[in-house]
Amino acid sequence: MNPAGEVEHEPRSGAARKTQRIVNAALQVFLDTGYGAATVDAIASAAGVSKATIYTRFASKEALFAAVIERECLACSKRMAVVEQAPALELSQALREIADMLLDIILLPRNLAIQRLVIAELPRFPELGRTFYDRGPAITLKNLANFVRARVARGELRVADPAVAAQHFISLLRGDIQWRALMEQMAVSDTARRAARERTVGVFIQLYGAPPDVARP
Amino acid sequence: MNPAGEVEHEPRSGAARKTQRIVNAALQVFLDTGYGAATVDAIASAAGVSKATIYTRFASKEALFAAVIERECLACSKRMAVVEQAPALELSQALREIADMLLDIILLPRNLAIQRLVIAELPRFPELGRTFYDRGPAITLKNLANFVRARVARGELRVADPAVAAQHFISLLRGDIQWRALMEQMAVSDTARRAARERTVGVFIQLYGAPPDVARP
DNA sequence: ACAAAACTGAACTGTTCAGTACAGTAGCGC
DNA sequence: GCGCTACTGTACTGAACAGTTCAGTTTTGT
Repeated sequence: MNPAGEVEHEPRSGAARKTQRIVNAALQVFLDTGYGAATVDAIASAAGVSKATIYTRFASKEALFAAVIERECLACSKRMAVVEQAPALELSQALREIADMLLDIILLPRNLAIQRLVIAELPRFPELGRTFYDRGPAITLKNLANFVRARVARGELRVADPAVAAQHFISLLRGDIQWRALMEQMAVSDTARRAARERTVGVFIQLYGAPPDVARP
Repeated sequence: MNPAGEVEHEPRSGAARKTQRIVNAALQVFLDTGYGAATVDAIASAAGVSKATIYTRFASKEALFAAVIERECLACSKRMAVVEQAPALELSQALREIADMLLDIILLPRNLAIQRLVIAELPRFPELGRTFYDRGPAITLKNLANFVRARVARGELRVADPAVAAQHFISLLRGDIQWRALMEQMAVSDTARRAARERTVGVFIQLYGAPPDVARP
């Protein structure tokens, strides 16, 4: 099924692919049960691997957990880059697209579960919080600020501090949706998402939109 | 030290005071170490009580935990009521006061720790999330919406949906401060708090303030 | 003052689980 | 085929911990 030197979604070949299987299985088990209740045996059997093998790759359960979160953070920060690629659209449409992307990232059940997991294990892994923030929300914020800066340059926005404006956009968008999704573990309806998006875009333009008298040429 | 029928901060007398001591100690230990890593022995010794006594009051570690969170939620919802008691002040000053109160509630390390704890244990105690949300954030939102409604009646604000406006205020105020505080477990500087407050009040008035031509009599 | 009720402290049970040891086996280069 | 390395499966160790029990002590009500 996999002829010569093909590169798959999962990186390198044979040797390290098993490691990826272990990390995948570990993520799943950690998400399902939390760190404390997850047993290495369960991870091993979910990965189709013996416990001994896990311990040849990872020094301890803690190290495995750190590796899992590390990888997820990396994956997340890559996904965030797409915010900057909504350049061609008209302002309000671009904002709508960005809002949808952000809501996807924020509300994806898997991502919510990872957030919960990280928060849950902060006492055990204190440095994890900073890592997670720097590689997730901080990058989103930076990308969005860049977008704002570009639109300011085009004369479509009037903004003193792009970072603050970007923060306002994200904050308005989140509202209490994220909080509820995190706490009540329930999916957010499409209607609620659309409402949040439209309100946010409207308010943002009202706040920061350049007056139409200096309209585009 | 405690003559005849005096009522203290801790409720009823002798019998039930020990229960309060247990709950207090349990809260402390849970906050310090998380539910999973907290041992009943540690709670017992922190409460200055034998483990057997704990098990006469609470059926299990889970029941004890539920009692702890229950009590904190109750205490929290009481504290939230103060938002409505900033009526006499001029609008922007009242908003500033409210912002300070909200930031206090949101950023108090103890409250952050409780939030972490609740989020962490959601898989084990699913109903807890709803309880917590309903008795905390939901009540704050309701109170703030009432405040907005009152100011609309006075002609100081122009707002279509007070609940939405209130949500915007809270969202803008939180920004990423709460997230960072939650994740990085670091205190937020007074400077950052003041900056968030001033920005939020400014933006809110810009968005929802009634035009000054219909000024107060 | 005295009996009943509540509490202590410490030992004990039973379970769960991280981490290890090891004997046997599959894969792979040569 | 030969030998080497990596993997499996299983069984084991040791520690941690929830929850119980109980003999002896303190507290409380009357």
